[in-house]
Amino acid sequence: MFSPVDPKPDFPELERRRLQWWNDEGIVEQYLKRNENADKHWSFIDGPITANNKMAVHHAWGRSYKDAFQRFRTMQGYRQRYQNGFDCQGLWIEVDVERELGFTSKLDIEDYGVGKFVEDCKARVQRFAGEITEQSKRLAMWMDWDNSYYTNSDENNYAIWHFLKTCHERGWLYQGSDCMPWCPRCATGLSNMEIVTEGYKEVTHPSVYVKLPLKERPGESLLVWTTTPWTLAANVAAAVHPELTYAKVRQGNDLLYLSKATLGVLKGDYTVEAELPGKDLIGLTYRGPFDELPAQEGIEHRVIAWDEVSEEEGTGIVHIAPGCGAEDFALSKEFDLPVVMPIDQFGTYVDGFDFLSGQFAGEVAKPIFDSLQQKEVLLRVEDYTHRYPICWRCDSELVFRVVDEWFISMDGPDDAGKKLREHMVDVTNKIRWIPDFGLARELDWLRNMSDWMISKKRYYGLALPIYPCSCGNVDVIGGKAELQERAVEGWDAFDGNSPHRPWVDEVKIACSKCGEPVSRIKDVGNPWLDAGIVPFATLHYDSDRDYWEKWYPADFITESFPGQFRNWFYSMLAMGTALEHREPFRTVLGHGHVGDEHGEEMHKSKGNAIWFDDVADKMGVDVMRWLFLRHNPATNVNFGYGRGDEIRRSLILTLWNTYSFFVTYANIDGWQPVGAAVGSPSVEDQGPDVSKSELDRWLISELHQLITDVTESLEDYDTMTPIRRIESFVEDLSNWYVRRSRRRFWKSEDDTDKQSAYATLHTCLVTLAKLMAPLTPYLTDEIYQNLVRAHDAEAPASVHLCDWPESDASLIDQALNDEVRLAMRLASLGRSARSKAGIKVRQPVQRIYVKVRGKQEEETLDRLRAQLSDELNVKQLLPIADESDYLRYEVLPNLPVLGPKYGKDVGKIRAALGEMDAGEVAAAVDRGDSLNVAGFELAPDEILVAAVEQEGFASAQEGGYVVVVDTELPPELLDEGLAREIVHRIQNMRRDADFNISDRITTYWQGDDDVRRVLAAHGKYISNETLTLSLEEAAPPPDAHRDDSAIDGHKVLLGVRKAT
RNA sequence: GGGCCAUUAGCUCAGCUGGUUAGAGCGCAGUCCUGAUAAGACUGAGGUCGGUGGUUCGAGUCCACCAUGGCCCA
Repeated sequence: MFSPVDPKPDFPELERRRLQWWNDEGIVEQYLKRNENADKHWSFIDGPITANNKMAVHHAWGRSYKDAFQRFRTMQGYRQRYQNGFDCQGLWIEVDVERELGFTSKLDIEDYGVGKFVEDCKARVQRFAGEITEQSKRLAMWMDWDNSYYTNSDENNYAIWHFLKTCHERGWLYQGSDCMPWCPRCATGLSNMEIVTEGYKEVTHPSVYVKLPLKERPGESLLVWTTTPWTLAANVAAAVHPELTYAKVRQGNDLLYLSKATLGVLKGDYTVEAELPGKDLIGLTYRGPFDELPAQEGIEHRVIAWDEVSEEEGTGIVHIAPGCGAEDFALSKEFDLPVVMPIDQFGTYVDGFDFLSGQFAGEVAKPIFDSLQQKEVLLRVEDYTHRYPICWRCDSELVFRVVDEWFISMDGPDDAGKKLREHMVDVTNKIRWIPDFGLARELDWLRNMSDWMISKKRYYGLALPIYPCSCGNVDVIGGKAELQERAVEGWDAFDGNSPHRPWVDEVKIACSKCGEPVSRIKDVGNPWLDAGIVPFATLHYDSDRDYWEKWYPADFITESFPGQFRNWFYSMLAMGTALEHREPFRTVLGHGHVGDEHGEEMHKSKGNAIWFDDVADKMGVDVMRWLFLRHNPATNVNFGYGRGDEIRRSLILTLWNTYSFFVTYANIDGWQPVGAAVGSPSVEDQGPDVSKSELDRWLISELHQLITDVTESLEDYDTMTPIRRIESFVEDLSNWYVRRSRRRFWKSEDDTDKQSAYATLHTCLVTLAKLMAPLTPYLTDEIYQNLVRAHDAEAPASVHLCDWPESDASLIDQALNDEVRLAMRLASLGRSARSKAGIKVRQPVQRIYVKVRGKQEEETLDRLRAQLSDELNVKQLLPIADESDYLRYEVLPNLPVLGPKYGKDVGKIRAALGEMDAGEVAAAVDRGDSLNVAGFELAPDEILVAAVEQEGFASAQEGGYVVVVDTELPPELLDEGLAREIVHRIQNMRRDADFNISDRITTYWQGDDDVRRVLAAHGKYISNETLTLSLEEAAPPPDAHRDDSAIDGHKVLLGVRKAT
């Protein structure tokens, strides 16, 4: 016996039970060990998930890929590592811990104690790693959870030291100053990697037009415009485009210069007094807006040329403050301009700025404007809305500051004599990128990437092992042992701690040049160093080179691609190239991001965010995984409960109902799978008696084609294609195979045909469970347990421990597949024709005529006759005579054949063929005669003949096929139709009365003469169909279930009661 | 300013190397079927495949340009 199947299951509940069972039975452990002695291996490296918050639905997308492909390879017998990773260091963690502790400034951390703070960060990471682990288990992600890697581990950190030392040895590591985006709240710089995507928001700032009086031309001023008034105090120059046309304009008492195209910024009347090219202004000097400040003392402000000046906004004259902008800073180098650095790490003005000193740069617009007003150089203030960079963690508006940071040069030569950047391009080209535009993206990034800033002025992160001595020498330490060896003080204080601040900072080393004790720089590392080193650190590059060689490079990685081109992919490429000149992964699958059901971005504040835990509870994990894996990874997915419901209905329920159908009838008949062959995809293994029903052969043929297709696609890292194949297979299984086979399961004889039907359906369901196991792990194991494991103690304990199904090409019969496809098509056309005639399928009809395409299909039609007659409820299924009134012909050139053969002449042939009599052409083709068309001798297979319905008949046509229904219904057929109606009514009554499918009943009836006649003629049929033992013309007794509504206009009273 | 991607039915999306009449799901309207099916089938409305050129016997598909949206870089 199979366990009875709940016809209306609660899938999330089913999943929770199954999850518990996996845990109780140790299935995951068995899975992880399944291939541990296998010869072949498959290397997957998990991109570390940030362990700073719980997992969100968008993580579930990527993790569905990760789990699905690993499961697939497991079933194929590949040894794997199953290691999950957590990203555990970095500013985002600091920021959230600060928030928890109620800190508002970096100084609070110093007061609190760096050591305590770092411990808090570590604790937070541990907590969320635990949460994510539990969520991932619910997602049915089977990893070696006790062996997850953490990027804050000693091994990971020291491996980065090794990498940095290598860079240093090659001369790529340098300290540089740059003017960079800076978060005044976090008090740290942001690398260009961090600022580009999420790093902007729309904000409104007070912008200001300021006059800069020219020293050489009294009474005349340049007009500049800025959205960051605080930077005016650091102005040293004004830039014009040498080729643009500028205008000298009189407005009131002012004589102003601005570009001709921006005159619109002037309010009120003005007159243009002169026009001149920008280059005529170059070299002039002007009085700066804040010359009175001590910090501005001795600075000469002059006009410089800059090709990047645009006229799209502002005045065509750009205020330049090298201490406050990246481009300005670059110009200062080019033109040897002084650099005024107005603010400290918290965005506050430093000394030397008079009334501004001590004030926050973001809040000085008002005093600045007042001061400008007083000096009579303020023209106008107006609000301006623009995209402005913000800190991606704390949303603070960024400022630009000149700071000293450490960089890895992208253009330093490596030991192969190539620039790092160029070498990375070579390595990148060796990788397969899915979708393929990923390659272009990465190359584009590599071309444009400036040097990699790796330092950060923070507390919790990789301790950069850089020791610059006052003598000018820089030492970089490559590992723990080396640090101990070189240590001259503080080792004891450090020993036993992780290489984090503050402990590691206790250690001083002796300078390799002058021998003086040197301290580590205070900076911590960019977190992408942490993730990038993973293909080395987790594969024990430093401690077990053989192991590393075995598993490096990864065969496969997958991540959401926004961001990763410049982050994880980039950092891995950099490290793989720098350390080994080898690609760290062979194939990368990138996917888009998750939006809500309408394609909107999910936001907590918008109220459209969906939480992973809720989805698991309400939708279920199988449905969620199917939804993600079904999607084209190159585009964003729209995620929501409505879509989930669609999948549940169209796929999960359909499959479940088929499974439920099988179990119901197998139990009634006591059918059992044959022991040793349980779960084999080959029907032959089910026993020697199995007949060769065409329907069964067809299903098995389709099944093996499916195995082939699914396997090929998954090997190609594609889940979308196989999922669509599986969906259409399930549909055919349910709506054709099961529907066509229903009577084979009902019938009372237990013959080989019935055995064959059970064996075929069982085989198919079990194989399907295996093919779908990597995609929907819960549902498939549920089915597997009942269909296989319960009948065979020798079978693997779970579907996930099974071997991947092998396709047997000899069982694939393409002709048969085509034949059944034709049957489906004709059945559909037949139903369409009946529908047009208004004759329902329950009413038998006398004749249906069918026209197919070609002789071969006519033969096929002969074979399909019985099936189709049954499907369409028709007495006679006849071919339409060629000269029939029901149809006419259309002839078309067979272009794929004619095109290559005749080229340009196809046009003539086409036209000529259109002129010819279609009936005659069709007849010639039918006889197999060749045909002269426009002077060309065309073979019969070079012309396509399609039949088309004539209007005015109950017919349907499609693709050259025509089906016509004879609408005449003689009285005998009407009676038969009524008999079927009565059967239908009784069946419904049985169901309403909650009888079991196999219950025998007594049926009572009363009705008019027509009904009496039908009962007399078809009583036996009605009894058989409804399991009626006794059919009695009498009023139903009180305990019978009754129904007296009319059937087709006939008054009928029916009653059913279980037979005793 | 440069690069990449997308644009197919009301909505969400398939459409392999160019080939005849471009598909599915959802939604809407109607009809039917059902002793596995809170399902299903059929019919109908709804498409200048973003636009313009080009290559070709033939373009949703290839090329160029343009438009719109999105992403990336400067």
